[in-house]
Amino acid sequence: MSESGTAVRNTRQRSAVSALLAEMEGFHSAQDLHAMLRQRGERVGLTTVYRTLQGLADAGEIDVMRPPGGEHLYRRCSEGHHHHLVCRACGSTVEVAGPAVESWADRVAAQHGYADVSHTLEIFGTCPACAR
Amino acid sequence: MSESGTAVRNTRQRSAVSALLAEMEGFHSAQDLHAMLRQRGERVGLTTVYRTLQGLADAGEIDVMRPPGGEHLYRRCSEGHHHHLVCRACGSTVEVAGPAVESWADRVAAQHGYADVSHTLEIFGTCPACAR
DNA sequence: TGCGTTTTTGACAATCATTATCGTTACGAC
DNA sequence: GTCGTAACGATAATGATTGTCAAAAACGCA
Repeated sequence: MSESGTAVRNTRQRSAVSALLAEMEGFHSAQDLHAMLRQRGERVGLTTVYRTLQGLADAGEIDVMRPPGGEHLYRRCSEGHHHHLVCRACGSTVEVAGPAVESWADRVAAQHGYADVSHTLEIFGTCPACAR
Repeated sequence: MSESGTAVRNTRQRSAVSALLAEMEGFHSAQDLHAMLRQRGERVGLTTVYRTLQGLADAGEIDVMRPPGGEHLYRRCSEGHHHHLVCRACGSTVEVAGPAVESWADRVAAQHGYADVSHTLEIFGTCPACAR
């Protein structure tokens, strides 16, 4: 334990996962990403994909969503904190920023004496294309 | 489609689950609830507990939370829409209402043309007792 | 540049909550 | 009381995620 600087090594597999995420647009499950990597000819183990995604998520470089359905979805996100508006039908997502919500959440937590606050927010709906 | 009235039958098991939820305070997993029912001497199958909880959740009578950890937690909630402030350490929860958030979410969704909007919001933090 | 140390990898098995199956049971109406 | 139908429940199946541990690769340093 204790931080000993950057103990992260640069491996081909990690680069492959990062590169793939950099190109993908929407959310994808770990297993999806693994399948895509294999299609590309990149030899990466499923375990490694999970580990890498977790690492990236911990580092804040990607975002994790847990839709009702049980599968974790990962996505490379723009910097900073934001949330997602997700279409129930087609799964397309829109990034939305809500500064007011951020401060509201912090304020509410502080009122109750909670520290080290974070939050998750997802908005679900039917997008215009699917509503027709 | 179309509503065909209440096709729900009144069974002893359903009552047992409802009654248990009415007494419990915090969040509990389906398996927890099942174990408690058995302790009480109520003979209810695990499958039925899951089914009943899903039904209640669909009807909006209870709330479902999906904490990072993979287990669904169910709780009887006050009427209306609200969110939860959850302690990472001890799991204690506080119900919080955020009318501003509700309208913000609806507004954002409407701006993007999304219909039939719902959302989920959880705030995580460390409660005063656990922060020490 | 070569070597040793340490992280990382990856195949496989284990875990575990949830869901499907399907014969049986019991509710509710007549 | 009887019938039709929905609910029940034991068990098996599913499937994503995590643990394990020996082998391979990367990084730092001489």
